[in-house]
Amino acid sequence: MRPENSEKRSGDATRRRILAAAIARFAHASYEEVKLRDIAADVGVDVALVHRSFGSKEQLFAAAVVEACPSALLSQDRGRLSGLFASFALESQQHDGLHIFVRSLTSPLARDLIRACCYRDFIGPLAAKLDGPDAQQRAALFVSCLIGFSILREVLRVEPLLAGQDSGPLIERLLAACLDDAAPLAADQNASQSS
Amino acid sequence: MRPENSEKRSGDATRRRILAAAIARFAHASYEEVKLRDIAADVGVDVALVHRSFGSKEQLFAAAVVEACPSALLSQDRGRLSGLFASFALESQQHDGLHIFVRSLTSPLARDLIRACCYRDFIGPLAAKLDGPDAQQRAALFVSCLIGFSILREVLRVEPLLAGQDSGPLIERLLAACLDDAAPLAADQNASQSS
DNA sequence: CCGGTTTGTCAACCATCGTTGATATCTGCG
DNA sequence: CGCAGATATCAACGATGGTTGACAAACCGG
Repeated sequence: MRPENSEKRSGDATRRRILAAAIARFAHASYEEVKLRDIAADVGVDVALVHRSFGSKEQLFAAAVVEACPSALLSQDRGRLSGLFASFALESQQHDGLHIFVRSLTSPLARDLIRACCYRDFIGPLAAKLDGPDAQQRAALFVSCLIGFSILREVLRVEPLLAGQDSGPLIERLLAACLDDAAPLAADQNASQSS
Repeated sequence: MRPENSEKRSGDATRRRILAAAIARFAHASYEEVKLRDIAADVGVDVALVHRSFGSKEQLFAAAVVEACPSALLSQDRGRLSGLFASFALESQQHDGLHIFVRSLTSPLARDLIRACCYRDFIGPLAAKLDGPDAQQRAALFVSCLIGFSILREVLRVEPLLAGQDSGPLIERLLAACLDDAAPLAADQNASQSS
């Protein structure tokens, strides 16, 4: 039952392989849907090893969340964030980070982990780059747009947001509107009801 | 074990009470978290009755989704929608509709039901009230903002969006920006940095 | 080569929960 | 009353899936 490439036993390496498999699984199904036995099968080891390597399913998930959190993008210039995250959301099939967030929001175990990661690693740092008294709210709205968009697109697969519909410019402008401290979210009197 | 008010046996009435209890439960926990035994306990009946009244847990959930869908709000004037849904999202503790959407997005069983309801009863009718070639996308974005906001507020309980922080104006303007076909999502200039 | 530690497997446990069939109880009709 | 059907209960099943402990195999220092 050993994987074909019979490397020498290396606990650390298999641990990493388990984590990678877990991230992939958690990105494509909810916490409850993902079974430790599936992850074990992906790696080619026994369930018990998966369990013992991380202590519990919950701890494995926590490790996956931390590992895949896309907060590194925040180090970019503020002006580029909206475009950066827009394309990130559009291509998020490739990146697992946003998916893990989105997939497991409803699991009681995962909720606290995501909440912490979301606030500490994302909203907080993002708000620090914004101006204005409501920087915190704007940063939170930014994340909410990102998550909402990603859910409708990747989880619900709502048609108008799928590839080919080119919703890129719209989501980008929406994200930018959250970041800008004054203009786009304020004072829309000029065009509100007109068509 | 009968409820105190010993009404005469009425299958239809208990069925409604079961559905009401189910809606309340599904609005406050994810599909997997909600146990038929809890719902049964709420109503004061046996699990088997809950099960047999609706055929299965899945069908009970489907009934709850249909019953609680807030699509009725869409009949209002287009100009009032953003304000209407903003306050709806802010007070959604009282209404269970949005919560059920948000709580059970990740459940494989619930997903299809929500997708159908979301598109057929919500995005479709909303898009019909909008103008412009990207009405569908804007309607979808509207829903995504609503769901994203609700998730961060009610599920993740992200602090800047909780009550007392007055995120009402921000979310309202964001929703309005989704609906307006031209101006607010395009670059704007008008600055008013108020608190 | 040998004892201890790490790395891994195997089988079983155990709780949970939706589901089901047998049975009791109530209601209404003839 | 007495029977039929709806209404509701009870106990148990069956599958699932995380968890656990006993044990085997590889690695490593001496």
